[in-house]
Formats: sequence, C-alpha cells, structure tokens
Amino acid sequence: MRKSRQETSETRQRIVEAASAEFRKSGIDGTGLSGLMASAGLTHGGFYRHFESKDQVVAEACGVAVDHLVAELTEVAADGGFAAAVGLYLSTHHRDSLEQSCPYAALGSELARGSEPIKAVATQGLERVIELLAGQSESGENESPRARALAAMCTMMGALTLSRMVSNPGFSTEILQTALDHLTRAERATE
Amino acid sequence: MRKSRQETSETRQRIVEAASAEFRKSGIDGTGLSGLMASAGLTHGGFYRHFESKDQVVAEACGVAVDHLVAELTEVAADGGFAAAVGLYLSTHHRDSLEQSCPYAALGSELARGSEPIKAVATQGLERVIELLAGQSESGENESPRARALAAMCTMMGALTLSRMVSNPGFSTEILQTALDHLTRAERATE
DNA sequence: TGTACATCAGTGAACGCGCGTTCACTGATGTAC
DNA sequence: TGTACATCAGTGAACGCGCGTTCACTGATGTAC
Repeated sequence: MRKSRQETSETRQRIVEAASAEFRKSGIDGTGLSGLMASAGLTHGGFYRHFESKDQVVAEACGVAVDHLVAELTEVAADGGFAAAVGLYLSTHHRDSLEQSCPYAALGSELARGSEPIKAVATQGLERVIELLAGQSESGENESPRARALAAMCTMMGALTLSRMVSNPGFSTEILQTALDHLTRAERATE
Repeated sequence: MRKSRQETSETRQRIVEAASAEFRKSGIDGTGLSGLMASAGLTHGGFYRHFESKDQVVAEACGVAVDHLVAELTEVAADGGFAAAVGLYLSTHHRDSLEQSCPYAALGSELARGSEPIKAVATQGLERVIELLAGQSESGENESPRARALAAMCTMMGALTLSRMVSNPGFSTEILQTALDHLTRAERATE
C-alpha cells in the first residue's frame, strides 16, 4: 500500500485542502477527523501518517484558507482597488459560500480559543491581509493606510459574521450593505 | 428533595447565568452540561427538569448575555454617549473578560452555525444593541444613525474577536486602538 | 388547620454515540548491494 | 540492471473518554379534603 513520495505529498495537500473547507463549513469542533479524511477520499487511520494531531491540521488548514483569501482579494483589487476587494468580501455570495470564505469570519470565536500554534498562523495571516488592504488604501486625515486597512478588516469580518448569525434575510443583507456603504464612503471621502 | 416554586425559579435563573458565563468562556461546544450544572452547584441529572435540550439553554443564555451587554452600554452611554460606549467595548478589560463579554464576539462563529431558535435570539438581541447605539449617534453626511450604529457594531465586534485571536499582544491592542480611533474620528467629524 | 396523597426538583447510574488517538497488518515503494 | 530487504502510506479494528440524554429513586413541597 505504500505510495510514492509525490503521491504522499499530493495526499497531504488534499487533506489540508479538505480540512480547510470542512472546518469553515462545520466549524473546528464540528468536524471529526473521520469525516475529514473521508472528504479527502481516505479512511481515518491514515491521518497520523501526515499530522501529529488535529491541532496541527487546523493550523495548516487555516494557513491555506488565508492564502486563498489573500489571492482572491489581490486579484479583484488589481482591477478595482480597495472598493472591489471590500465589495467582494461583503457580497451575499461570500456570505453564502461558507466553506470557501474568510477563515476569520467562519471560525472567529473558535480561533480565539485555539492553541498557540493556531493563533500564530492566524496572526501572520491577518498581517498579510492588512498589508494587502493597506497597499490599496490611501491615507486620509489622521489615518494611515495601515490603520484604515485594519479598521476596514474589523468592519468586514464583523459584518460577515453578524450577517450569518441573523435569521432575518433582510437584516442580513442590510448588515452587509451598510458596512459596504460605510467603508466605500470613507474611501470616497479621501479621493 | 422537591424544592419550592421560588427555589425552583431561582435555580433555573442560576443555571442560565452560569451557562451564559461558561459558554462565553469555553465556547458552546466546549461546555458540557455536566460542567455547566456543576458551575451552578448542581449535578447534571437535574438539567432536564429545567430545559428541553442543550439548545434551549444556549438560546436563553445568549439572551441574558445580550441583556447584560445592553445594560452596561446603556449605563456608560448615559454619561459619555456613543464614544464612551465604544470605548468600553474596545477596552483591553473587555477583551480579557471573556466570560462577561459581548456574546457576539465571544461566540460569533458558533452562533452563525446555531439552530433557528438560537439565531432568533441573536437577531433580536442585535436589533436591541443597534437601537441603543443609534440613539447615541447623530446622523452624518448620507449616513443615518441606524447605519452608523450598525457599521460601528460590525467594527467593534470584528475588532474584539480579532484582538483575541492574535498571539502578539502589541498587535492585539493595536487592533482595539485603531478601531476605537476610527469610530471616534467618524463621530467627531459630524459634531 | 391537619392529614393523606400526588407532584416533582435533584441525584447519580446508565444508555449509545462519536470523538481523537493507537495499533497490527498489508503491500507497493525506496534503498543497498 | 536485478534482487533482497527495509520502509512506510493507508486500512480498519480497537482504546478510553466525555458527550447529550434517560431513568429509577428520594424526599420535601404542593394540593385536596
């Protein structure tokens, strides 16, 4: 049954990708290793050939989720700048695509209770997102690009999480739209 | 062993209060009914004399957590208005007092995956918080008091959650401070 | 008001279940000569 | 290059554990007369 080095490496990547989606979809506590491995096309017993613990795969899965987020935001920002990135983040499509969405919004309170390695990955990833947004943001009165980017990320992440938490669909889209208006108004004011 | 009606009612309240703190401290999935009842001074078996399911106590605990949040924000806003409420929310003390803190920040992603009754409570509670903040907020250029309050709540909730997620203490306080500056600057601009 | 009985809050053992983790085993891959 | 052996990716059974929930039981409270 032994696999080649390349197959092994591909399998490992497949598990991390599956974990990244499963955790965001069902939560970290809500995802069992058995189901996780099944969604990667394997049985649960092989898990420990690739990872030392569930915690380790959580950290790595969080890392690749941030990679995807940064890649996507970078892509739309290349065309439409800050406003396009914010518009993508605060779209109903992003809200409804839980398993491909921002890990900070999808897993926020679980990450806040995570182990140190998990928090370290979350911290580095957040710095990357902030740098990306800061590069798209001009400085306004008394607010540096970094400050504007950081405040925007707080607003976006809070809005996305709250929009998923409310049972009233009209309220949910109002949250996204209001946050979008708020952030793009602030942007407009400095142009 | 039967208790008087008043004792029964007091016990039930005690369980909900304990649940409200325990869920915020350890998460919903991270809190077992056994530990929850122990923290209310009881054994686990009696739980179902008061509640139909874990879900029900989650919903009620979320409700009282919102009650406390609204009461506290109302109190400081009576003296210091919008800025004081925001300042309290975005303080390091609030960040570090997990079990007495805002349930939206403490349980955000778990509430987003909650059952319909839980989301209904979260929705009603959020409306109350928004109304409170809107009552303290003057309308600015093209932004109603409600819109400003809603955007502020998104920023505050996102900032608090992110500040708890990062492992770098300096970054954590930077997040809170930047969000505070951002929100109070917006406030100042309209005065 | 006093008595007899029904109710039910709380206890602690027990239920089945899924969790994270371990392990003996299989057989294809990698390595050494 | 071919052969013999070591390695190890993946399987599936098994581990102890804590979970949410149920239940028989106890005895004080509530109710009916």
